[in-house]
Amino acid sequence: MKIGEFSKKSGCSIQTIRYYEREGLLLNPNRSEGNFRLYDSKALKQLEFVKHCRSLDISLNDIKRLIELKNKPEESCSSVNALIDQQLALVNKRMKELRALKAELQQMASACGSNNTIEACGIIKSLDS
Amino acid sequence: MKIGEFSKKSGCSIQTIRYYEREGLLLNPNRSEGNFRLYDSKALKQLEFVKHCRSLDISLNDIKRLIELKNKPEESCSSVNALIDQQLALVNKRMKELRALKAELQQMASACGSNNTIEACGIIKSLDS
DNA sequence: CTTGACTCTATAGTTACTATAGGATTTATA
DNA sequence: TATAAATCCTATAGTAACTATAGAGTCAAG
Repeated sequence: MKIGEFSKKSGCSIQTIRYYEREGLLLNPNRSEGNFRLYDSKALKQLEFVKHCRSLDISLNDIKRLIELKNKPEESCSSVNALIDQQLALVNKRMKELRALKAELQQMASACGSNNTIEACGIIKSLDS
Repeated sequence: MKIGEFSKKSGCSIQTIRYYEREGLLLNPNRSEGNFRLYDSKALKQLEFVKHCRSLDISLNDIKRLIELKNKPEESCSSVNALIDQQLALVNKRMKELRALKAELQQMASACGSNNTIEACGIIKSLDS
């Protein structure tokens, strides 16, 4: 299939597919006579792997490492494990930050008093302190 | 004070300060004879306002809007309110995403089985599906 | 044989910074 | 006073993970 169909089947935009290829996340596909990219179901699986990783917020660089690891099936999976743990730590850190952030935003929202002038608005006051 | 001291007092890097100036988040400071930027305590307050907003993950564009609103003290603060609500919605959305993400990562981590080969690793398997 | 849909590469834009190069200026030391 | 070190200046490029555009080539249908 050509890139248009590949894009629809995978749910990735054409530009993103070409971008992933440039970044080495997808193998260079065969080309037609007219230099069009040609994909098969194996390529689709590759891309779906990448998409799944991205949906977990794993960076392109780490996905590249995972792909390399996948190609060494007999090695120990400890680095895979470490990568996931690290990703989990990142998520936990971000969640903690967001909780604090949410609390402050909520407090600000309630401090507004509503229907104030900007001068009297509790939000602006709290941002100014 | 010159930009070096201003940077230390505010906790913003020199480059970031110049960047904020270019983006219109800080007023253009007076200059010395030798063209060095000169700041006063008012400028410091401005920068602290920006920093506070940034710590709440408010975008530079929205901060610009807030600054404009601050300069119209007699207007209604409803847009300020809306902006904060919107920010809160963003945070909530992201938290929800992260919760789902965390759950999947945790499941993956436990699926590894540890000390496996990559071939047998539950993580890679789950990423492949 | 031409129109329209699709594809190609290369390049620039996005956000919020950070880092660098190559100068100019000021301050401290010899 | 000369010079070295510290600080400052502008302009430009790099970061992550895409998205968007320009300008050209390819292909199937009418």
